[in-house]
Amino acid sequence: MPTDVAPATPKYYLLKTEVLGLIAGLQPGTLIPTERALAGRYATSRTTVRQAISELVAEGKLGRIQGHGTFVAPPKVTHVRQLTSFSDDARNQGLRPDSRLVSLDVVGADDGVAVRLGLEQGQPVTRLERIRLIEGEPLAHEVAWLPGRLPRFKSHLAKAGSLYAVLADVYGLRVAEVEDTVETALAGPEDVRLLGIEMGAPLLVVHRLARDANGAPVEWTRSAFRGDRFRFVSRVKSGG
Amino acid sequence: MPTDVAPATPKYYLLKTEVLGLIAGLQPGTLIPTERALAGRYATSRTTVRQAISELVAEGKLGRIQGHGTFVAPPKVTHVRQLTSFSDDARNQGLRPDSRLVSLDVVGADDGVAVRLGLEQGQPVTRLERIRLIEGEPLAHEVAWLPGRLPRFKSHLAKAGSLYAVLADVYGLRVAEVEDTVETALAGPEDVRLLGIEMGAPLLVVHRLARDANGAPVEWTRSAFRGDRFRFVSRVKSGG
DNA sequence: AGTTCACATTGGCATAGACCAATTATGTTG
DNA sequence: CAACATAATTGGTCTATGCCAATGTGAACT
Repeated sequence: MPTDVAPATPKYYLLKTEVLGLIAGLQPGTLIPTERALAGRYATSRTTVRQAISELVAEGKLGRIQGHGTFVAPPKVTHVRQLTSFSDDARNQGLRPDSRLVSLDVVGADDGVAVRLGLEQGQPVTRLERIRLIEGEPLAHEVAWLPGRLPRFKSHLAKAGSLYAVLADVYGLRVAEVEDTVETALAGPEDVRLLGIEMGAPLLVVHRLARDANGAPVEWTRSAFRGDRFRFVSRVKSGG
Repeated sequence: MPTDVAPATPKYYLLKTEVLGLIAGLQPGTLIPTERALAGRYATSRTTVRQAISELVAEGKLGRIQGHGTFVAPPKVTHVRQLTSFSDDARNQGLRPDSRLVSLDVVGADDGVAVRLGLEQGQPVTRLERIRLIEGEPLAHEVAWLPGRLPRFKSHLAKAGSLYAVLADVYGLRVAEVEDTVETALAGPEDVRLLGIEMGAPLLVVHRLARDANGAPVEWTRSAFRGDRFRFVSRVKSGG
């Protein structure tokens, strides 16, 4: 009797492969059969069909809308993130970036923010919360904390659009060095609301600490990118 | 009647919060109640309990072993990734890296590999497949393609351990520039087998193209890191 | 023609239960 | 006491089913 056989592949995974075959070559937006239809065709339960489709949605290969149907998703957006800003990065790729201001306040730094920005807890920081869009589609939820108060910040930002441009041109703050931390997370209710994604969808959460030429913190940001639509690129050259 | 009420939070998400409360402050490795016990305690079905726990596992907060139980997971490992190799990166943080050779062959370049390395399809490339471990724990599955044949490569690699060290010291290939692409993916059967993770677990998939000082490709690598145990850091300074 | 409203369709959430697979505990046997 | 067979425990997969929520359709009514 065989003892070292590979563990049986789950049925939902086989079904996943089937569906991948179904959608190969189809145009983004094309509707695929309904869950109930697939369950019938492949002689399985809707639960199993949903598990297969849920993973394909998480991988960015399918999308779905309640009451409407499940469809082939558009390809991922690649995003270069170096010393530049979101808007500059996007424009460099010929994409139309946009930004929706959610809130802008001066608040007291909490523990985590104070540590990153080298402040005492409670000192004033500017908190900027935005939704980032590419080609009109919400792609990331971003909260940035900047040390101190920035006079007339809101109007400057509205005019320039790019945070880094405003910091450099208006306030003389130039980013010379950044440290990005990338990890995975799963979408909770707030992410669902702000980004229009599914509960439990995978996110790429990026924390960025930007410093000026003297090493002084300029910006501490948490960005939650849709993992199904986004790809992060970083280029590094050796000093020379 | 209210029309703009927030959509009801799913029960499994509430349960997730409950379980997070349960494990707050517990030591890694501590067993939590069984799925059947939780279903009873919170008056819900095992299906719902499993959905909640599955997300906590995906987030790296819990782990589970069939036949044993579900337990509090150890914290994520932060991994700095610069121009250096996996082993150097890890050692710089005081972590004990290790590497398990899966296979090493000279093969004909397929389409994707040929494009990245600037070769014709079918030209010989060295294919190196390894499992990367930190503190004895499998953390990543890595496949590297290097242009051409590398004489006595296997023994050199076994001696030095670090790929980049061998390339530099033995073959005079020095990496001067890398481009990393990071995206999310879900674990399939092979990832499950090689990394000992769950089906559908989130992965951080990194593609790296490394070039020498002349811009010639030196290495094309696909690495699949466990998203539940791993955090990726990249530092960038402006050319000074 | 335009509006409204009921209904069908489709995905979202949850239940209850069954069986399998891996592990651990238990008890029996040599 | 050790080794082995057996049973109980626990997570892994799957089925069948019900109801809810969002969307789309079409008939009925102005």
